[in-house]
Amino acid sequence: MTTSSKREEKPEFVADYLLYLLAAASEGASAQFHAEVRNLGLRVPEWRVLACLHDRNGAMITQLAHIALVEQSRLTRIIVQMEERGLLIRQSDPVDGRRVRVFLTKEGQELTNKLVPKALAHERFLLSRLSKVGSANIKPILRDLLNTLGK
Amino acid sequence: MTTSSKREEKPEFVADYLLYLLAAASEGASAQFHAEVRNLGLRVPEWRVLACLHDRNGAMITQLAHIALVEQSRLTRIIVQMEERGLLIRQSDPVDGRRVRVFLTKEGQELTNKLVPKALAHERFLLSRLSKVGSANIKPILRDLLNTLGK
DNA sequence: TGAAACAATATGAATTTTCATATACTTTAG
DNA sequence: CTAAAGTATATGAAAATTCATATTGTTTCA
Repeated sequence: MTTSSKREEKPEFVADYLLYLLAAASEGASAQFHAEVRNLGLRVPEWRVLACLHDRNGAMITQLAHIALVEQSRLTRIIVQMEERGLLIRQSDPVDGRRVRVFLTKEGQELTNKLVPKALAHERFLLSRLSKVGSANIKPILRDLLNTLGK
Repeated sequence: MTTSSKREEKPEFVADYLLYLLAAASEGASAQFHAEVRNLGLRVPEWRVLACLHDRNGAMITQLAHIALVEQSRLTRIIVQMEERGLLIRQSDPVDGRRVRVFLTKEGQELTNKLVPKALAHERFLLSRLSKVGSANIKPILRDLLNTLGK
């Protein structure tokens, strides 16, 4: 054998593969907070909807689906469930009747107002554990990546 | 009104939230390549299994589930489907009969050997579009993050 | 106008995923 | 040894997700 004594001859691919690092980092970084979300009785996409509505109350289904990274027909059903649960209401847009605008209810607002600070605290925690270089650059680099993708 | 004229009084939360940036970057960066994967008749977790086996042929179900970011019972079924399709075989470990070791078949190898170079090419493409700082730092920072998470 | 073309959302049906737990095998400790 | 505890994988059943397409409303433009 020439060099290493790894299980395989080939160099490791996955561990240094960008899309793996991104997916694993996203998963890993989210895990703790997403557990909190579930403890509050929400699924992750539901929390994302609340967060989107926090920024844009009255957003359309399609917009929400896009930002919350959820396929449209799935989001429609999630929104229906959340409405049944009293977290939000749907209202068809008076100007364009195809559109459905989604608004937080009081209860939805309260839940959101509880979660957003938790999210921010968790984010600060994550950033505090990164190296100086890391914490200073991670967001700009991710934005850079998103930009190059046209997002 | 005091300052902005945004749709909402509150400052935007989502667009600058680390977990959103991570999830969106992961999704966005993967989209094109994952489309290729699907065109080759694979689902994303199946491709991930192939990639893991490329590095560690003979890995256990649990290991694969962990690296491929898939829940174990789900992975079991995915592995069964891939076996039926002739991409891999399962073999119970002679030393520890609880374990199931998974090996690529010739066909699985061939598909993997087709995809890994495509993945690397796509990765080079992504990196080439980032800023100098971005392309130099994105992987180290993501590794940094994974490390602080104990992964 | 009014009929294509388009856009936003909803829905049926098949498939996938999840969750809890069963099963099979191994290790530990008494 | 062997019962108890532990580990790895599998599986049933409920729920979620996907995909294609239906439905409803709007815009365009001949």
